[in-house]
Formats: sequence, structure tokens, C-alpha cells
Amino acid sequence: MIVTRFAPSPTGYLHIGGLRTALLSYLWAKKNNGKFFLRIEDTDKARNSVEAAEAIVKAFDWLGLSYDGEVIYQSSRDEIYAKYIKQLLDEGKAYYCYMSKEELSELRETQMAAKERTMYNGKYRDFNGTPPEGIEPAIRIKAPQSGTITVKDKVKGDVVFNAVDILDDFVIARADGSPTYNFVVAVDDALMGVNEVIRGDDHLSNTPKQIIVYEALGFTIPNFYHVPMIHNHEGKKLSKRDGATDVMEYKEMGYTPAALLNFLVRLGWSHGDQEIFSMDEMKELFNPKDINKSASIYNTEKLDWLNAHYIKNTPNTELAELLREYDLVLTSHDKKEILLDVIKERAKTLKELAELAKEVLNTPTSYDEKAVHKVFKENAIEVLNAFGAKLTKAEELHLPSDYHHIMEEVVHEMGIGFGKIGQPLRIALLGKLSGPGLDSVMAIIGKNETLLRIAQAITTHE
RNA sequence: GGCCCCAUCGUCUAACGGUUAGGAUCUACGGUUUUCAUCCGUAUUACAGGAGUUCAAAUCUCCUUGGGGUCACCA
Repeated sequence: MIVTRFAPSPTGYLHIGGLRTALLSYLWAKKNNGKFFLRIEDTDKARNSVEAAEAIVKAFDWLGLSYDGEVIYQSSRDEIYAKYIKQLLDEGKAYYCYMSKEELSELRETQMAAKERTMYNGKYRDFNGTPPEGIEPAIRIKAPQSGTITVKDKVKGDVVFNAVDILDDFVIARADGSPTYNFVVAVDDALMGVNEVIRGDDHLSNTPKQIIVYEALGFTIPNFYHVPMIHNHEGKKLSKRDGATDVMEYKEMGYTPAALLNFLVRLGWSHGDQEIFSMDEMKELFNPKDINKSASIYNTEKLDWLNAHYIKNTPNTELAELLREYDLVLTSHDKKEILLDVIKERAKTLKELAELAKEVLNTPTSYDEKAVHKVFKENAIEVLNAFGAKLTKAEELHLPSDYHHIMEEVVHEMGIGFGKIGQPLRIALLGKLSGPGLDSVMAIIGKNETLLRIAQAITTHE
């Protein structure tokens, strides 16, 4: 069975880059009827926060991503880690290190001065004398001092590291007894049965350390997929400064989960020429072996296009439901259908969709001056009056075509082009020269409101 | 700086030794539309550079250059 996980540290909101690796892990597990776990990496008591962990769960809810079982918090697993640390200590694979912070930084400085690699010097590796007074020891693992460690990465291929280049006896438990990242990641992944680790390639250089832990504890090493980073326009790792990186900001801006997820899955992965992927298609077609090796730049132009696509293809009842988030409540069924049909083709976001709806529904409070200047000359008022008069007498007005007939009659009787009535009427109804078809607008707002807007425009521009 | 990773249109990508290097997005133009948008059509734009291997290289090898990541008692 395929078991994957997403393991964020709760230092802030769910990041767009994190979401991508979460999505890929999720898809791979779901495709194989496996399991996908959410684990919060909160071993650093100083930096984590409960709110951040909750924010991540909230984002998952919005996106419709589910995880198996309960959220796992590393902070609640101290006894487990303690047990394995003790085991390593007992087996002589780890040891207490009494080096003080000062001594350690002194060591680092001399190494830097000599242009050597900064690393722990193994002072207490084989120590069995009397420990120095007043020092709470950290615990270090005995790492190999020669040879190579190979990360068999399924995205990058085999990556070989020389122990002398990268390894030292790293700390697995701090002086206060709390375990460190590289240790707990390995322990948790092994204990949770995670056998496919999909994560950002910034973790690639940590992986040898985790492999040391796996081997020391006799655990099976999982398959690794280190997926490339998402970069900003400067080509650097995406950070808070690069605009919207909080997943929930996309909700506020009016993006749909379907569009965001579709956008993200196509960053660094593709399936032929296909651009549109439903969740079912993603689950069916995604395979991490097809993930690209190179980083991609975060550019949301395509996200806009995808979002527009999904809005156009979302049923009206569902759209009406989503629009409540943007202070728009649509009641009448027929009106809702006509309105959404005409505006859903013109919105890139749900927020825009709500604004477009309000533009139709609300009586204009101002008129675009340039447009008025251009249109309200010659017999524009006369045409509007003629149309108003005909409309007043008309009955049984329901469909856009009912209104369209009246416009046609006026055009015909006055011997004018369609533009001669369309433009002034458009200004009267919407206050500007762009917007949905006028027949639809009138059908949506109804006869009385139409007449009211015409009358208001005439008195304003006479 | 050490170690590691990466390199096709502006951007996301296809190609898995043989193609006029394809698609999407963006941009521009045209068609449709009374307008705007949608939709449709057309166009511009790419194999980082250099050596090899091969009948044949975007694809394999090496070098150069460029970019990125990582080097904690952070995760």
C-alpha cells in the first residue's frame, strides 16, 4: 500500500509551495487507494503556534483535501522519540555531548577562519571520562565518517554524497531533551508506514542525515521524490514578499479550489497536452515519476485563465452558493439563471462575478462621462422615449427575447441602426458602454426597473 | 566558499537519437457580438555556449557559463 504524508511546520499559513507537495502526495496516495497523513512538525516550541496548525487544516477543508485519521502532532509524541533515543544510546549509536554553546561557536569560528567546513569535531564521540560540571548535554548520533550515502531519488535519480563532505555527528536531542527535525522525521515516517516521501527538493541535502537515522534504527528507507521548488520572478525561492503565497488569500480573491489545484498540478508536471484536469482526472493520471527536475517560476496568468474556465463551467446553483461569500444573495430562480448565464462568461474570479452581478442589479448612480458625451447627441433621447413608451404598453415580458422584439420594433419604425438604440439604452441601464446583452439585462431587472432607469437617464441628460 | 540540484518560446510545458521543435498561457491582429466579454482564426517568440559519441543530438558524455538549494541544540 502506498502511504504518503504532508508534514508542514506550523510557523504560518499554508504556503502555495507547501500546497503543491501536499497535493502531489495526496494524489499519489488516492490514486493507489493508499493513505495520506497530515503531520504537524512542531518540535520547536519557540516557533510553532496552534493558530498556524489550525490555519493549515482550514485550508485543507476549503480545498477539499482530506487526510486519513487524525492530524498528528509531533509535540504529542515525545515518549516515542525518547524511547528511540534511549535505544540508540544503549546501543552505543548515539552519545551525550557536553560541549557548551560557547565552545561550539568557538570551534565554528576557528574552522571558518581556516576556511574549513564547519562541523562538530567529535570531541565526545568516545568520551568516557567525567562530564564537565553544569552542562546539560545534547545527544548526538554517530554518523559515518567515511564512505558515501546514496539517496535513491525517484525524481532526480541517484544522488551520491560523500560522508566527509556533508556529515558530522549531528544533534538528535537538544539539551532540554527535545528531539530535532532530522531525527523525528525519520522516526515518524517509519512508524507511520510512510513509504513514499514527496517533498520539496530543499530537503534533498537533509536526506542523508535522515538515512543515517533510518539505518541506525533498522527502519526501511522509503522512496523519495524531491520535487523542484517554485521560484519567484527573480528566480529565487518563493517567499512572503512575492505577493499572494497564503493559500487562503486565493479564496478571498475569488479563486476556486478546482482552478488552484489544477494550476498547481501543472507546475512541474504534465500529461501530454492536457491543461484541464478535474480532481478525478488528476487522481487517475498523476504519477510522481513524471515530475520535472527543474524549478518553475510562479506566474498566475494561467491561473486566471483556469479560474475563468472553471467559473464558466460551474452550474449556476453552485455559483449562487459560492457568491454568498462575496456578499451577494440571489433569490429568484429564473433571474438567477439568466443573470449568471450572462455574467459567468466575463469574470476571471468569483469576486469579479459578484461585482458584475451588482452592476446589473443596482440602478446606476453615475454615468461614464465620456460615453455620455459620445452617445447623447442627435436623437438619443427621442429613441429612449420611444422605447420607453413601447415598453410601458407591453405585457407578458419575461424572456430576453421579449425585450429584444421591442428594441427591434423601435429600430424598424424609426429607421435607425441597432447601435442608435443600443448605446443610449446601455448607458441608461448600466451607466457605461460595456456589459452584458441589454435584452438579458432588462429581463433580469424587469419592466419597472428598466423604465425607471430610462427615466432617470433622460432627466439626467436632457 | 564546500556539497548537491537544475538549464526548450516572456511564463507553464511536449519531445524520451530521426518532427517544418508541438500545445497552453500571455501579447498583437482579424472574425463573431449594437458594446464589452466569451468563442473562433492568424501571427510573433525557444533547444544557454563549446567540444565530443553517432549516418543522425534539444535528447547521450564531458567542459564552460548561468541559476537555484543547502550547510544550526530551525523545520
